[in-house]
Amino acid sequence: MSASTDEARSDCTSEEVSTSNCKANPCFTDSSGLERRGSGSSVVSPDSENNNKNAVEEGKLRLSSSQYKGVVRQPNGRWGAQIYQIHQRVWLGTFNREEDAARAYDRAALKLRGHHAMTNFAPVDDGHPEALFLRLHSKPEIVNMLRKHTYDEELEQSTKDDSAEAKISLDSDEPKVAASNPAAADWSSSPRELLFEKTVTPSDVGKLNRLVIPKHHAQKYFPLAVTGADKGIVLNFEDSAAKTWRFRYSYWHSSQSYVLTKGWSRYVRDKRLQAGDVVAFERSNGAASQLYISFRRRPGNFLQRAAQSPAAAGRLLSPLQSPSPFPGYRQLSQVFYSPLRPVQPAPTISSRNYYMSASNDGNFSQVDFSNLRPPCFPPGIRLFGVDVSQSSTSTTLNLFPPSTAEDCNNCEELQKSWKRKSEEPSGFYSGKKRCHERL
Amino acid sequence: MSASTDEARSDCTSEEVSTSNCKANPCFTDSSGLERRGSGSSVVSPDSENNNKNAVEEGKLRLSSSQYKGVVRQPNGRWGAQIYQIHQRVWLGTFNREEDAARAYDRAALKLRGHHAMTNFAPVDDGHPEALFLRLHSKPEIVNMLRKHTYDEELEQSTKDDSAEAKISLDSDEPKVAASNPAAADWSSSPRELLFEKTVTPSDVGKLNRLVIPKHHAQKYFPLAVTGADKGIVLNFEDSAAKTWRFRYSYWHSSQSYVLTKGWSRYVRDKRLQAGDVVAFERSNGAASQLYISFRRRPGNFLQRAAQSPAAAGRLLSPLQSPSPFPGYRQLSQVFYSPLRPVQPAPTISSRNYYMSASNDGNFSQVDFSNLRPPCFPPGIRLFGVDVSQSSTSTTLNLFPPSTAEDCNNCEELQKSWKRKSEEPSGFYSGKKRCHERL
DNA sequence: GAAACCACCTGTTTG
DNA sequence: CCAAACAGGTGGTTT
Repeated sequence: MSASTDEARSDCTSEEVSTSNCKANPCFTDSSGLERRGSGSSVVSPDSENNNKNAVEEGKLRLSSSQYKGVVRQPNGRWGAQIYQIHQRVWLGTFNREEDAARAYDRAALKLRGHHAMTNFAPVDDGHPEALFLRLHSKPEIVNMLRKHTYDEELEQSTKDDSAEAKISLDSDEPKVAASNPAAADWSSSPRELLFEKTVTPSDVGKLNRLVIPKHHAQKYFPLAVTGADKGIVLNFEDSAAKTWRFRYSYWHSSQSYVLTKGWSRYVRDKRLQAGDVVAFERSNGAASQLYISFRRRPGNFLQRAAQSPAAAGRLLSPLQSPSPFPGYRQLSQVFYSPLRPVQPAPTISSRNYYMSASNDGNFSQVDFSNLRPPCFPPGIRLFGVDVSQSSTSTTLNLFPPSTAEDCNNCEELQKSWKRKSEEPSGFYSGKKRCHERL
Repeated sequence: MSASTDEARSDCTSEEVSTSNCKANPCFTDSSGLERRGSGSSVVSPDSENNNKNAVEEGKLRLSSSQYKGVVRQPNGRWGAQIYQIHQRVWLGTFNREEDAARAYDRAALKLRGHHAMTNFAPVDDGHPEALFLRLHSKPEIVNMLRKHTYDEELEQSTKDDSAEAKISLDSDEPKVAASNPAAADWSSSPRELLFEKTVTPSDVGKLNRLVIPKHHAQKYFPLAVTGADKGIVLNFEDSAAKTWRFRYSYWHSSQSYVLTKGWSRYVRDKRLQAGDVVAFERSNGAASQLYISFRRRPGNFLQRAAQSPAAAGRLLSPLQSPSPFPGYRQLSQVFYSPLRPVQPAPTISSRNYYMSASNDGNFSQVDFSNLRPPCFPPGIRLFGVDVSQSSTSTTLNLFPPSTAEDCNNCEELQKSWKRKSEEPSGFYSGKKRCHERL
C-alpha cells in the first residue's frame, strides 16, 4: 500500500484493460482500488475508525460492495469514494448513487494521477471544458468539490460564467504552472499591484465569518455587476504559497457592505489571523489578472506571544508551556501556514513590504508557534480596548517574554475605532458567550 | 398547577377508561394508544362544562328546543350541537346562534356520516373546497374544530395554501372510509406506532424556527421524494387535542439536515416547548397513516414553575399569584399539552412522569399553570449553560412572571451536552448577545 | 415594521 | 481518525 502500490495498481488497472470491463467487474475493484486486501491486514486503511477490526475480514463486504473502482459502500447504504495517494487514503465524499461515487473517483483520479489515470467511465478528452476545469483547480480544491458535492456546480459555473470569475481573478494557467513547478514561483515574479490593505477588525476574524471590504476599495477593485450579481460571485485569490483561496464575494444590502463570506473563515483559521493583522489584496498586472491575498501581523503582534493556558488565566506565562505545538489541535489536512515568500528586503513602508507578513515558509510553519493560535485567550486581556481572550504564540517568540496588552498601546487608531464595541451592557449575562462577536 | 393535578389527570386518561368522566378530554387520541378499551366512550365528549349528568337523557331537551337537527338549547340560552355516533353522543360545541350550531351539525354529519347525510342546510357539493377540506381531516379533527370554533379559520387557511401536503400524511382514505363507515372508524381505535422522539435543543425551540429531524429518522419515516421534492412538502400532524399542525418539511442541502420549518415555531409557542422537552412523532398503522405529534416536558420541567416577576427574581413563588386563571389570557383555542399516551413501555426512568405533563384538555388548561411558559427569562439567566434572555412579546404571556433558571438545574444530562457549546473562547466581546435561542 | 421563513453556512462532536 | 451529523448561526425575502 504504498504509493507505489497504488501507482502500480493504477497501472495495473490500466493494463487491466477495457474500461468497460473495469466497471463491470466487481473483482476488479477489489484488487484495485480498495485494495489491499490482498496484502491483507496490513493494508487496512489507516483509519481506525471503521470497523477495521471486522473490516479485515469484512474486506469482502466492502470490496464486493461496488463494482466501481474507488467506490465503497457505507454502513448507511450510501456510497463512498476514495482514492489513495502516497499511502494515504483521500476521502472523496459519500454519494447516494454508486455511479456518482464512481464519477467522483474518476475526477479525482484525473486530477491526482493525471489524464491517463484509470477511470470507471470514459474520461473526458483533453479539449473538453472539464479538462480545463480540472487544470484550473488545485488538487485539494477538486477533492473538496467532490466531497462537498459542488463539483458539478462549480464546473457548470466555471464554464458558463467565465465572465464574473475570469474577469477579475482569472486563474489563467497559473495553477498548472505552480503545480508542475512549485519552485518556480511565478508567484513573486509577475509584477503585482497592491490594490489595498485592510487591518482586520475583531469581527473580520471572529465568528461572523466575513471580511468587510471597505466600500471604496470594493467598488474600485472588485466591482460587482449590478445586474444579476445579486448572489455574489466567487473570487479566487492566491496566497504566497500558491494556494488558491476561494471566497464568496457579495454585497450585503442590509449593512450596505461588500463582504467576503464563504471561505473567509477558513483563511482566518489557516493563517491564524488576529484582529489588527493586515490583509493585502494584490493583482498581477497584464492580461491575466490573477488576484492575490497576503497578510502581515500587526505590529504589536509581529512577535507572536505565547499563549496562556486557561488554567493560568490571569497571569502571563513567560515561557510557552506546551512544548508540543497543539495538543488537541486537529490537523487539518491542508493546513499550512502561509509559506510565503520572504518578506521584502526593505521594510520601507511602501508598496513592497506590504505584501509580506510573517514570512514563514511551509516547513517552518509546522513548528512555528507563531502560527499557533490558541483558541482561547486568557480572560482579562484587552486589546484595542476590546476584551480579548485570545493570544497567539509564536515559538519564535516564546523566547521572548510575553508581551502584555500594553504592546498595543500604540495602536491608538485601532483602540479608538474598536473601543466602543467593548462598551456593552454586559451586565446580564454571566460568563459565556457564544454569539459571534458580542454575543 | 400542581404536579398532583397533572398526575391525576394523566392517570385518568390512562387507566380510567371509562372515561366518560375522564373529563374533557379531547382524548380520543389518548385513549387509543394506551388502552384499547376505551373505544366508544372516549368519543363522547364529556365536556365538563355542560355536564353529562343531566345530558344523559337529553333527548327531550333536544327535541323541543330547536328547529334544527342536532341542535339543542342550553340552560344558559346558548345552542349546543351534537350528533350521535354508534349510540354515543358526540358533542360538537356550544354556539351563540342557533344557525351556527346547525351548521356545526351539518359539517359533522358530512364528516361522520358521509356526503349524503341529512343536513339542515344545503350541503356543499363535492367539488367545493370544503368537501376536500372535510376529506383531508380526520373526524376528531373536524369535531375538535367545531367545538373550538376554529373550523372556519382552518378551512380558510386550508383552502388558501393547499400545496403539496398529503404526500406523506395524506389521510388518504382514512377519513373517507371513516365517513362511509362510521361505525368502523372509531378514532380511538386505530393503533399508533411511535416513530421516534427527539429531545429538543435550544435551537429547536429558539429563533431558528426549525426542528432538525435526526437524519436516520427522517430518512426512515419521512422520506422525501428525491425527485423534485426539492422544495419540501407539507406534513400534517395531529396533536392530542386533535388539532392539526402543518409543518413544512424539507431538506437543507447545506447542512445536510432534514428540518421542519414553516409552522414549527407556532407549535413551539403554542405548546410552550422548552429545550429539553421531548417531542414524539407517531403514526397510525394501517393503510391510512395519519401522523401525530405530541410532547412531554423534560423531567426537570415536569412541574413548571410559576414565573417570577423580574422584580422578584431570585425567589420562587409558591402559589401562583393570579387566582384567576388567565386574566387577559387569550384563549388559544387549543392550548393543551399533549394528552398523550405514555411513551414507550419501558423508558427506564420513571416512565410515568415522563409522558404527560399537563395533558389538560381545553377546560382544564385554563387553570393549569404548568402550561404557562413565561416567554421571558430574567436577564442573567443561564439555561443549559446558555445565556438565556428570551422573551416574547406575546401579550398572552406577559402576564406571567418569568421562570428562573434554577428550573433547569436538574437536567444534568442536557446541561452537559449543551454546556460545552457554551464554553467559548470568549473572545473579543464582552457583553451583548444576539443569538437566537435566547432572546 | 416585525416576525417568520428560507436557503445558505460553519464549527464541534462523534460513531 | 475522519466524514457525517447537527447545533447554532447568517443575510435576504416574504408575510
